[in-house]
Amino acid sequence: MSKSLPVLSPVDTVACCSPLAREPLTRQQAEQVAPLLKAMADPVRLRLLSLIASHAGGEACVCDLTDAFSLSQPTISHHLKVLHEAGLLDREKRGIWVYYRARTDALSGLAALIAVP
Amino acid sequence: MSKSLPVLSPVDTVACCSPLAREPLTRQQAEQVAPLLKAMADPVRLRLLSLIASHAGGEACVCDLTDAFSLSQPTISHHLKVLHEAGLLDREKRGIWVYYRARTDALSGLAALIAVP
DNA sequence: CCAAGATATAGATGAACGTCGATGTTTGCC
DNA sequence: GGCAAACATCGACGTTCATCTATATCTTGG
Repeated sequence: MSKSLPVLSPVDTVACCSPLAREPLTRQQAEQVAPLLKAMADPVRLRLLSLIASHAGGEACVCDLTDAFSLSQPTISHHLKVLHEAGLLDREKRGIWVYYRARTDALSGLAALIAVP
Repeated sequence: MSKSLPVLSPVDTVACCSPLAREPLTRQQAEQVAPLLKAMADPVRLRLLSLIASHAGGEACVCDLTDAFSLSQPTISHHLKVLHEAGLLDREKRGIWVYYRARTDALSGLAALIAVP
């Protein structure tokens, strides 16, 4: 990996624009925001996000999550990666376990974008 | 068409649950909400939605929308159908023209679902 | 240091998706 | 009635995606 991009955080990504219903998104804005929505637009990922966001302490270990689904461990891992790469989850390894934490700023930003003024 | 289903409106669809970060979505809830997000999770549809929602009068004719994209008319029509079937757009034919109107209640509901309490 | 447990990565497969050109349907006008 | 305009539907094509099994990586306890 040699890509040293101007990494723009999900907060910036979503703080880019005024609400949907106030003024039209530009093509660039839409292309920035859509991946966030796409990451959430899967029932499994939506539940994962909700399980993590509503978990005690605002974070959850992967081991806490796997049991809630009848899916293979790699599949859960894959979905968590998608959410993480979209900027909706923070990832922290502690010992054997990996903890994911919801980016509440990204969620708030998205909500503000969708909300009707 | 003989499908006389218990049509549940997008409002109900999205008013089903408390905020993401308050308590975990059930599988059924996630499967109801995800299609709404999926409908929005495309740059073209996001711009369409935003163009319509922010348009004067809260509605827009297809003819107003087509020019904003370098896409074929059937493609625009397809995306509008996706948004309509997800319950995010209302559709009304007036003469030669078809007008789409954003379901602000659905948008508000989604925003409330995503927003962090 | 090695075995066991937790998580991630790789590669494969079938289904879903975005786009197009061609064609169908509806409406108003001459 | 028939033509033109606005929009939708159809069928096809290449791409992306969700899922799986198998395997790799990392960490701790014995």
